[in-house]
Amino acid sequence: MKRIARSELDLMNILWERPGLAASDVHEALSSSDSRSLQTIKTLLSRLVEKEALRVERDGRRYLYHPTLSRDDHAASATRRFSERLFGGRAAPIVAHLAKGDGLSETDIAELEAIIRELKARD
Amino acid sequence: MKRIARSELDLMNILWERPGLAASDVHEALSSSDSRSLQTIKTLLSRLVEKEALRVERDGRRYLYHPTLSRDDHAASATRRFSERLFGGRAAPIVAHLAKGDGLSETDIAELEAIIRELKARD
DNA sequence: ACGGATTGACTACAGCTGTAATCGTCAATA
DNA sequence: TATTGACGATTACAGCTGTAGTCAATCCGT
Repeated sequence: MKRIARSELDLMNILWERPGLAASDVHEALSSSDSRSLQTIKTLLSRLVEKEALRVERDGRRYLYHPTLSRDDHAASATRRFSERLFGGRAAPIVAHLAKGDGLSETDIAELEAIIRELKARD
Repeated sequence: MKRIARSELDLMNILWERPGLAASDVHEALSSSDSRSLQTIKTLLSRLVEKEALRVERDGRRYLYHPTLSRDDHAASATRRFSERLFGGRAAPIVAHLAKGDGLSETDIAELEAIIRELKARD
C-alpha cells in the first residue's frame, strides 16, 4: 500500500465519513475554503484507486468510491510513524505540544484520563 | 520557512542534539541502519540551508551546521498540523493509537498523568 | 434529434524528494 | 613537489505531489 499524500487525505477523510460518494459529491463535500477544482479531485481519486486506498463501484457511467484502507488502520500507522520520527515513540510530548495554548477540549481531556486509567489498570 | 522533508528530519534531529557538526560528522552520527551516502547527506544539508532551517559557520574549508529553527518550534507546529489533519485537533485518539499494543513506557505514562493534572488545574 | 452538461481517461507540467555522480579546489602527506 | 583525499558546488534524474486542461463518450432536457 503506497503512502497517502497530504492532499489526498482530505478526500479519504470525507469518504471515511460517507463511503460511496461520486467524484462530484466529494468535491462538494470539501470545505468551501478548499479551492481545488473538480478535475483536481478526480485526479486525486484516481491516484487513490491506483494506490489501492480506494476501490470503485460502477454506477451508470460514473464511479462511487469506497475506502479499502480503514481510517483506523491508517490513523494507527500514521500516528506511530509520526511519534517515532519526532519523539522516539513517546506520547507525552505530543500531548504537551497540543496542550500549550489551550488546544484541548474538556471531553478530550476526559478521554485522555480514561485512557490513562486504562493503561495503569493493565499493570 | 519551507517544509522539512521526511528524510531531512533525521539530520535535523542529529543537529538538534549536537549543533555544529560538519557533514561527515552528521553522516557518521546517523544510525548504521541508514545507508544513505555522504553525498546524499551533503545534498540534504544544503537544502536545509536553502530552506533556512540550518545556518552554516565556516571552519577552514568546511562548514559546521547549526539549526536555525528550534526543535521545539518545529515539533509544536508539526504536531498541531498532524493532529488537526487526522483527528480534528484532538489529542486523545493519538494517545489511544499509541497505547494499543503497549507502546507506552512507565515514564511516558507518568508524564501524561502530570500533563493531565496540569490541564485540570488550569480550570 | 440536438446541444449543453457531466464523466472518466489521458496528458501536462512545475515543484518537491530521495539519492547520488562529477568536478574543481584545497590540504595534507609522502 | 606530485599525489591523494576531503570538501563544497554543480548537475542529474526518476518518482511523488499538487493542480489542472483537453477529449471523447454519454446523459438529459427540449
